[in-house]
Amino acid sequence: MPSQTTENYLKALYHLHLKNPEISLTELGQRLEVSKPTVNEMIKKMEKQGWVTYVRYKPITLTEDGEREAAKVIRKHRLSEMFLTEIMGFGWEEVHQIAEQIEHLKSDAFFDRMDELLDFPTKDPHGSPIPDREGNFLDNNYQMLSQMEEGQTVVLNALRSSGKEFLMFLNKKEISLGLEITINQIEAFDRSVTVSYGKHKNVVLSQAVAAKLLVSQTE
Amino acid sequence: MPSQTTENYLKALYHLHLKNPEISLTELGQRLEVSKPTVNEMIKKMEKQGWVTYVRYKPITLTEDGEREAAKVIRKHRLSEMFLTEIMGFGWEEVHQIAEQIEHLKSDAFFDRMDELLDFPTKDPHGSPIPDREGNFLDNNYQMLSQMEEGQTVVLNALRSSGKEFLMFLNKKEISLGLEITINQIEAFDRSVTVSYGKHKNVVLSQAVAAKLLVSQTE
DNA sequence: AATTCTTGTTAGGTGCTCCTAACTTTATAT
DNA sequence: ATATAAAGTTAGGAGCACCTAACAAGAATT
Repeated sequence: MPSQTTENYLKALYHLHLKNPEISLTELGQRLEVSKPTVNEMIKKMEKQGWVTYVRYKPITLTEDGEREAAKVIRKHRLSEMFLTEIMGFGWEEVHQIAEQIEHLKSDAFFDRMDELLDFPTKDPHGSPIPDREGNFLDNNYQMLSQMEEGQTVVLNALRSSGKEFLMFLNKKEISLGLEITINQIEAFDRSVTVSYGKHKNVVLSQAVAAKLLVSQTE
Repeated sequence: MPSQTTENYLKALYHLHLKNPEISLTELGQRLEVSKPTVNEMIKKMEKQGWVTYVRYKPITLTEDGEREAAKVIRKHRLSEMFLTEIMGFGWEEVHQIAEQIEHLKSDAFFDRMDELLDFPTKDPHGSPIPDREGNFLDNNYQMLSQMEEGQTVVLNALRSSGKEFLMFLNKKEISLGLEITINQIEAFDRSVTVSYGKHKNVVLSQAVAAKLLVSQTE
């Protein structure tokens, strides 16, 4: 489990790598407001821990693990900001500083509960995407089936989970990528979704399942 | 501002001192699960910082400052627990561990907002008192006027604030300690309270004022 | 190509919170 | 009163995240 400091480095690295995947020590040091020797030392540690690749005098790159972990921190940050504004009624100006602290709390349950109370947002109010709990940024065009509206017809594009049981479940239901799905009804109470597809009519999918099906609307 | 570790020491000291105001290093070490030399060193620092009084080989005592600071941490812990159960829907078993982390967040606004959303609780669900934001434990028999019910008659016992303006305000309203107050009505919307006392009838007190008046019920 | 500027590195140090091993002081028990 | 047990102390060390000063490597400039 990354330390609080490591999480901050990962977050900074993530933001910098969006502009340029090759990150310099100096750049990173400026963003984090620490000296170059400090960054240097820290990056060597993070390299040992597998978050970044680093060779002396060469730019830093995030590993896949590092990228995923960074996304998780960003997820926690954005969820926290949403929670502070939507549920606790703070103004957007005030929340950043508090979210910087909350994002480091060690409790998946806590962030899952936030996610749920916020109704699984995929974007924060600035329009920035919120990664899922595995640290994947959803493709901007994909939305969760559970977030769609009654009457819409959508195409299944991707899955948000790839567990064996989940795949077998989809198999049994004859749900596969590319499938056209029509949303008949969304139950407000438990957010289960009733859908029709192929020769199946009015199949009920739980919220848990619907949230793992990434779809896009057909025009 | 005390460090996270110092806050934990203060909290442990507070709980231990309730049984016995003279606390031994060994006891404290056991509670915090750290070695005796560690406690020893840490307590010396805390003594320099004014949280405890300590003389070699003698038991540790909390200073007034230390006690107040400890109460503040306990307040944050209990508010967090309440928030996690009441607002976020966690079960009582799960919340302790998360609250242990939340209690260290540096943001008064955050805890004030929790307090507000929870409607200014004075006790947690176990019946343990929640100190106020200045770190005062309310006397168990005293309750805030704002927490009473319509129709009750109460006696004003103490004030939760002693600001000049507040005292002048009470003066103007002819409210003083020992006064008998009858609660006529509590407005659900803004929690203002309409009361009668002495020759004053149906005086409206804002929630902010009512929360600062500590009363006990007359039998 | 040589100089200069920028970037990265080493060396040596600090404060915080923790440790074990060995010792001393104080309290308890015979 | 002395021996033993319990509590407290000192010395020396470790890892984390930070620092400054001084030096080396690589890039940019003329």
